[in-house]
Formats: sequence, structure tokens, C-alpha cells
Amino acid sequence: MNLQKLEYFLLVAKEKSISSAANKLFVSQPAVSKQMKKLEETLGFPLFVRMSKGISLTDKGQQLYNDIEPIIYQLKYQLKKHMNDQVVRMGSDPLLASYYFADYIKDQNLFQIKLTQLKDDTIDLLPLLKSREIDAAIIQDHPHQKGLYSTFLFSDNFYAAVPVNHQLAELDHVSITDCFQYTQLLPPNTTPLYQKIRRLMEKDARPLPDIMRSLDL
Amino acid sequence: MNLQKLEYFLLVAKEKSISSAANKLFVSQPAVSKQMKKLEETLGFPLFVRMSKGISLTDKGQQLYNDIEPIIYQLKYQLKKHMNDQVVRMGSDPLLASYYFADYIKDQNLFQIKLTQLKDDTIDLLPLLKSREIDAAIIQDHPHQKGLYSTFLFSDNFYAAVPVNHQLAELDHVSITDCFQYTQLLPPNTTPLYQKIRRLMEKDARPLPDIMRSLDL
DNA sequence: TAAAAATACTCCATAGGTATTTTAT
DNA sequence: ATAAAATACCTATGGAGTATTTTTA
Repeated sequence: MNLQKLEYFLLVAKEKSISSAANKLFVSQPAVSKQMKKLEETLGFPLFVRMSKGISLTDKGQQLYNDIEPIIYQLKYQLKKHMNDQVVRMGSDPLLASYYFADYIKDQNLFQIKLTQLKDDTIDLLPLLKSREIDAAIIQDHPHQKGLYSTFLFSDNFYAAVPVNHQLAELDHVSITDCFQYTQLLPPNTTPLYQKIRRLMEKDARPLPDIMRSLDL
Repeated sequence: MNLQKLEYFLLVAKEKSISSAANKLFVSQPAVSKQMKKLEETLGFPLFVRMSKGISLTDKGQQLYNDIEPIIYQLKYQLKKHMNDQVVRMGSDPLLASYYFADYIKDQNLFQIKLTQLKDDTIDLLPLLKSREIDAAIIQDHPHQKGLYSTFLFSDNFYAAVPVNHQLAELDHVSITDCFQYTQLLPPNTTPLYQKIRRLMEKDARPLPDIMRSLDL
């Protein structure tokens, strides 16, 4: 038996859906689906009734949920308590700190995470990581620094907001270079966003690589 | 975090020794050693003080033990309860049933094991496995039957008991064929042991393969 | 110096991912 | 027809084994 399977089970039961549990667990739907199947095999009885809109618990599944949910909760609480003096010092930029950190990172409950460094440009966090002043950081656009481990989190789409009768409104996708024919009001030139857009504007004559056209800044 | 690590930890703490915990868990000493090291890394503090005679718990280790032992116990109890209507029907021969089954198999606590078939020769259990009359069996000498899964449990040494001044007493190892020059009193010819020894005696002229000479009947 | 634990390495089982198919309303 | 779950197939991580070295009373 395996704690992960049981935690997956608890969340699937709470969510009444394998897909949405998978989402909250940041894993794929088949990953959870397979674990639940294995759990059912191990236990020897079906936990769920599969329906076209998610799942519902069988009587035995509900009974198991009632029996183990408080125990798993206690166990996680105790483990958290014991790991609590492990503090992870973290860096971020203000934007990511305000929505990513608040929404996701603080919710993990195995050790304390403290946001100890904020830099306008996340590239300034790299030396802090290397000098061990911080333990982790959310970095934009600069993966695979040597000596550091990194993993992909997400890419963020930008949206062009224009009046409905504007020329750009007819396009399915608006690339940032499409905007350059119109007057640009840029933030003060101290910000990294300003510099990125400047660089893009300077390259405007030549076609941009696809990855840039997709607006993943 | 992982339930297995915690269970290993509890047993190591109880036994005050990694090696003897490994023994009781039927895994190797390095397996437990590595898991304990990983657990310490995850938690962020040392659990044990390593000594020349086993280990002792640090204060924090003892605290963790006190905090999680009852919880893990509850969790295992609940899981056992839910798996309890899973009955594994098992077969064995009388000898193995009397010492192996009694000592080891009944102690596992995840599902019920019922000894439903006893055959004098374990080879007679194979058809029962194939016809699904039993779910598992302890089989002697006939591994890797197709359609069945098997794993090695142990090999058993036989000892020759002779008077101290007997010729055989001078040898370091006595092969069964060494005994054949003396009068043999064999059990009634209905038993599989009788048949094995007959077969060996018939082959006596030729040297036996090493595996036979080592007396692993 | 002897017993126990840690390390080096190799191998395999299992968990996870993507792409696709099946199922149920 | 559509949303959700299951399956097929592949990859990679991690746990276990054997052989060996290091540690400590």
C-alpha cells in the first residue's frame, strides 16, 4: 500500500471526478485513473461507479473514505509539523509572486516557504540562487542554467484588448508585431517588459520565430 | 512522502537496528539503510545516531516515532479491515504448511489467507492453481510453470545425523549418494520423498549435477 | 577488530506522460 | 454528440539486489 494512492483516492472522492482531481494534483488524468484502478485491485472491491459526468463512490468506497480520511489528515499534519523548521527561501518577480505564489505555492504543506527576495527581472534571481542566498525561485524565460535544476511550470498567454470594430479584432491571432504598426505606449524603460518589447520592435523587419509569434513572452 | 519509508522507520526504531529491521522486512540491509537516509533528507533532520551496535533514536526521531506510530497503526488497521473479505486460498504440503505457513504467512495482515488444500507432493498443487481452485501455493522444486507466476522463497538444507565415530562423520559435506553405500530405510513408496530418493539411487552410477549434490531436495 | 551501516553499481518495477479509444448519457 | 474515463505505448525515476568499503565502540 502506498500513501500516494490513498491521497489520490481522497481527492478523487472529494472532487467526484478523476480529471479534476488530476488537475488539482498537477498530474495527468490517466495517471490518476491508473492509480485508482490499482487501488481497487489491491483492495479487492470497486471504489467508484463511473458515469458520463465524473464518478460517484460505491458504498464500500464511501466507507473507506470515511475511515481513512481523518487518519491521512492526521498523518499529514504530523509530518508537516516535524518538517516545519525546514524553511525554503524563495525568490520571484512581483507579478508571479502575486498570483502564482499566492495561489499555488503556499498551499503545499510539507515545509515552510518564505518569499525572501523580489526582483523586477527574474534574471536577477539567478546569482542569488548560485550564491545560496535563496533556495528556489520562479524564473521567467531563462531555463537550464548550469549548476541549477529547473523544471517547466507554465507558459502564459497575453491577450490583445481592442475595440470590436478595430482592424485587429478581425484576426484570429494577434502577434505582438502586428501591434507595432500602431502607436505604442510603453511602461517606463526600467522594466524588463519594456526591454523585451524594444527588442521585438527592433527585429520587426524580419519575421519572428514561431515561439515569439505565439506571444509567449 | 511514502508509507513504506515510514513503516521501515517504525521497525528500525523498534529494533534499534537497521540490519535486523531489514531481516524482519525480508529485504536487504542497504535497502533499509538507503530509505532511512532519504527519510532523513526529506524531513531535514537526523533520525538516528549510528553506533557500532545498531542505532539509537535522536530526540527528534523519538518524537516523530511517538507522533506517527499510532497513526500508522490505525491506518494499517483500517486498510486491513477493508481488505478483509479478500480471501486468498492457498495450498501447501504438510511439512511446509507446518513451519513456513505458521511462522511467516499468517503474520501478514493485509488480507485473509486460508490454507484450503494440502497435498503430499506439491506438484499436485499445480493443476489446482491452473484450474483456479486455489490462488497461491508453496511449491517445491518446480518453478516457472507457464501461466503461473512464481518467486524464489528459500532453499532448505538437509543434515545427515550419524554416530560420531561413523565414517561419514569425517566428511565436511555428505552428499546423498554418499549414503547409498549403506542400507537405506525408506518411507513407504507413496511419498514424494521416496520417489526422489529412488530416482537419485538409480542415477547413482553417474555423477549427479552439483545442485543435487548440495542436497537441496 | 568485529559488527553494523554506508556506498557503488546494476537491474527492474512502477509511475508518469502523450495519444488514442471506449463508454455512458 | 460530447465529456470523462480507460487503454496502449513509451520513458524515466526510484527501490532493491550484490559486492564492497567505511565507521565506531
